[in-house]
Amino acid sequence: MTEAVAGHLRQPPDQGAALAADRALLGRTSTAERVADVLRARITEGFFRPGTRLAEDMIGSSLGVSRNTLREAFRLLTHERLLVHELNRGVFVRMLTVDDVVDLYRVRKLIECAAVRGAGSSPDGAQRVAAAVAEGERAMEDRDWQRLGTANMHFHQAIAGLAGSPRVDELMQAILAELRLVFHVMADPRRFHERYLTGNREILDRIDAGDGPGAERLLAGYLDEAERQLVDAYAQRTSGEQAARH
Amino acid sequence: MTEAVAGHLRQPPDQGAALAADRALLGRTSTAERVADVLRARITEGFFRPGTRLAEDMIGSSLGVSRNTLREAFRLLTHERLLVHELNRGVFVRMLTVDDVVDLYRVRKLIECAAVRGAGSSPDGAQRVAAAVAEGERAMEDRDWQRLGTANMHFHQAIAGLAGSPRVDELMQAILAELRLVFHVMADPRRFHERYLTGNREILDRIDAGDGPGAERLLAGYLDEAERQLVDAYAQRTSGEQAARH
DNA sequence: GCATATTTGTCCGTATGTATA
DNA sequence: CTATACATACGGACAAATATG
Repeated sequence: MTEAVAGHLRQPPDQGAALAADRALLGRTSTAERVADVLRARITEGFFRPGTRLAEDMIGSSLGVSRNTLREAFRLLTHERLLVHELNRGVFVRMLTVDDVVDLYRVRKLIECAAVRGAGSSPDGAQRVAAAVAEGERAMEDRDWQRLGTANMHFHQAIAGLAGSPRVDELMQAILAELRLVFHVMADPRRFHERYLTGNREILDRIDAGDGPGAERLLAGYLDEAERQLVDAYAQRTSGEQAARH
Repeated sequence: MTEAVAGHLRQPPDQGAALAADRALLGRTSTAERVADVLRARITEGFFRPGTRLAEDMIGSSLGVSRNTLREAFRLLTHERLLVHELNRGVFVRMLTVDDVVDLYRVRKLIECAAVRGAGSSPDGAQRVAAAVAEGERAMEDRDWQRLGTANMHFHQAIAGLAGSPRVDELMQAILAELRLVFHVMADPRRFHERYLTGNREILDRIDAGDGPGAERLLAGYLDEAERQLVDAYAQRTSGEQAARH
């Protein structure tokens, strides 16, 4: 566990190849941000599961950073809603309720539908959507289910990008990060994402045809379906855990 | 405070002494949080104007807190997007660009229009909108322009509340907080808010009549108008300041 | 219920690197 | 080039709350 957490961080230089591009855009990163990056990756990949307590001492000594720096990283992730802070008890990986899932999809429908409806004015944005669809189809051929899920995320990020608003992009990123906390409760992530691959292609075709309202109708339907599917699986999964907590 | 607003491009007389008076108010919550409260109030009321650098020694010695604690407060306000951190230069009161204003209104139109379109199902939400309209009309009668501005904020917060989503509420709150940084550059805030008072009433009437699309059309029109007005005034005001910065 | 150790909350001083005058 | 001011990060001290036996 200690090594798994420590992993990167100690020597950013040699792993910098993949991260260098991101870093160039964001400018230099502080230690707290790098710590947050490591923890965020561990959380989104499911290594730290929802409900897990992140003790200052353990994480701090594993990563070799001081408490102050670590707490700053905690604050960043708390602001992203990936962690929750309980007074004098520490920070925990966020556990979403069913209400959270419903609200997340409510916001997604609001944002994504509005973005796709007003599309057509931006060939640049449509191209990013097409790239995400192609990425998903390649992942499908390679039977790489994790990449399939990532591609699906990119698709919806690209859909939101059609709004042409930095703040909407940022919001969408936060929404998807939160949803990743839920995706881990799905028994079979492959089937979940697989089902929407053809749907994404259909939506893209409508966008390319300049049929914004048509694309919106399809998207709304798929989002409703995904929400239902997710709420079902999630309610089942958590009913047992919640009973075991008291 | 009033002197600082009335004061022109010169440094206000004694910001340190003014802050020292706030020291008595520092009561029982966390020191960093209390410092953040004081600074937040000073920023939103326009005492610290956008672009002002918050010098560490001045603020720290005025409030009697250590640099480390002050930094903690700065972090809190940076997370709220009221301050910006410039690398190794310090913290500044956020200065929005014209692009920011445009993007803020882009998001507002997306959110508020979608929320008002799907209204009608919530008599509870409509009631909050009505309360905000009434609040504005009372402020108008009392010729209390500050309260008029606040009521206008509440109106749009209530409009967003029609979506029935906690995350949309929070987003709207952040959007309006950012916009407050812009409102201070308006030469005549009274006239700016006054113009939309009757508009708010019109929108409310449409909502009560169950005419979501009609309310949306009105709202979109008013938001476009406000954006244009604000961008004009803002571009004028900042062109001079930006020239004076170098 | 009580006394314990552990963990977190808060705040400080300092050392080092960096940007600006 | 030097001096100043600041950001960053660290380690530690002490209080307060929680968990444990």
